[in-house]
Amino acid sequence: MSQLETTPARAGVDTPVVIVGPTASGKSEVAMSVAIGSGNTHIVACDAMQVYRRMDIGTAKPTMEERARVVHHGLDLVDPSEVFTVSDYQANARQAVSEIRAGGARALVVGGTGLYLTALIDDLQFPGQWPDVRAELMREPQVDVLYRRLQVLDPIAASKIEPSNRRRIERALEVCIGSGQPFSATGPGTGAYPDNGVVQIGILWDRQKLAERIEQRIHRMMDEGLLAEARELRASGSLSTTARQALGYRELFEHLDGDCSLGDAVGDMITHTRQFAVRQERWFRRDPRIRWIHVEQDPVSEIGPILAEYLR
RNA sequence: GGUCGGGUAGCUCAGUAGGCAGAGCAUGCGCCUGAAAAGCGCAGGGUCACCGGAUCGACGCCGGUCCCGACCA
Repeated sequence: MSQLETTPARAGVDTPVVIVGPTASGKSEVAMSVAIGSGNTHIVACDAMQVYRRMDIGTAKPTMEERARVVHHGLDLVDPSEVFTVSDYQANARQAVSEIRAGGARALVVGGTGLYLTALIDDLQFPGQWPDVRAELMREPQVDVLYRRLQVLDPIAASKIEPSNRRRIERALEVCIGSGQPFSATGPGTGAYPDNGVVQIGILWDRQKLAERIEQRIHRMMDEGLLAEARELRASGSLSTTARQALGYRELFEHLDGDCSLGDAVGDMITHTRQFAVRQERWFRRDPRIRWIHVEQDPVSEIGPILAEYLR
């Protein structure tokens, strides 16, 4: 706790309300029912993959019928071939929230992508991009060379990054070299959890039950035509790095390339999705501001009323 | 029935002139500032099929039993 004055926690009409949870936890379902009940609530999707058009079944995107009943933001923002980053999401989602507010409605954020949510509700500032610098860094074959360089340019950042994590080392170096400022000077990072007045409700399932829901959902997606959707996507041209690695699609691409059987691809989808769900839980459970609700059976009836309270 | 392989971590498999049993995947936990459905780290986990023998000492060598696979009849 800081000794400085802090904004008291409040669920004011001008702040969004957030529902978070792992994939297949029932977030969207709960949000839909609460938004309908409120009559004056827009949904803001916080999902790194639902921003891509034509990736509908595999990202469990709300249907057109649902979108006709409740206004949704954050969906179908770009083509799967386009590069889209956290920073783009931040700008887009903040714009959406302020427009919702200006129109006198409430914003209900459905959060599945932790970093994107942090970018939306906690003033994360992104220092910029230097593609030339990055390209040059990527040419260096040895990670430890890069790491040693970071230790010199920004010892603080280096101390927080594992020497083998090439992705993060490259980005930190890109910023140091490109901006002339240490990367670590950018801000407190993702673990600050300031009191921002945003109400966050988390859906908590028993692991085993969530695993069953994931498996059922994947089979449902396959029944709904995920394979055909993946095939069309694959035929439509090049995909951005992000879109290409979307769960469900990436395993089916492997099968379509002839690298594995359909059964194996579906099995991998289930395992990978389960692992992703656990990673989401691990990200969210660090945030002490989230109020977790343990769900046993039906998320809509078990969490809906609690969430609705905050949107009155 | 016979011959030859094989039985080692939850799974797929390494391994040792006899000297404290390994990897990948899975699982658990942690990290995370412009790819985040990404990326990275740490950890737990074994009657080495079973029974007997020789040996200071056996997962390994010898004898037998049981299972799996291939081939031969």
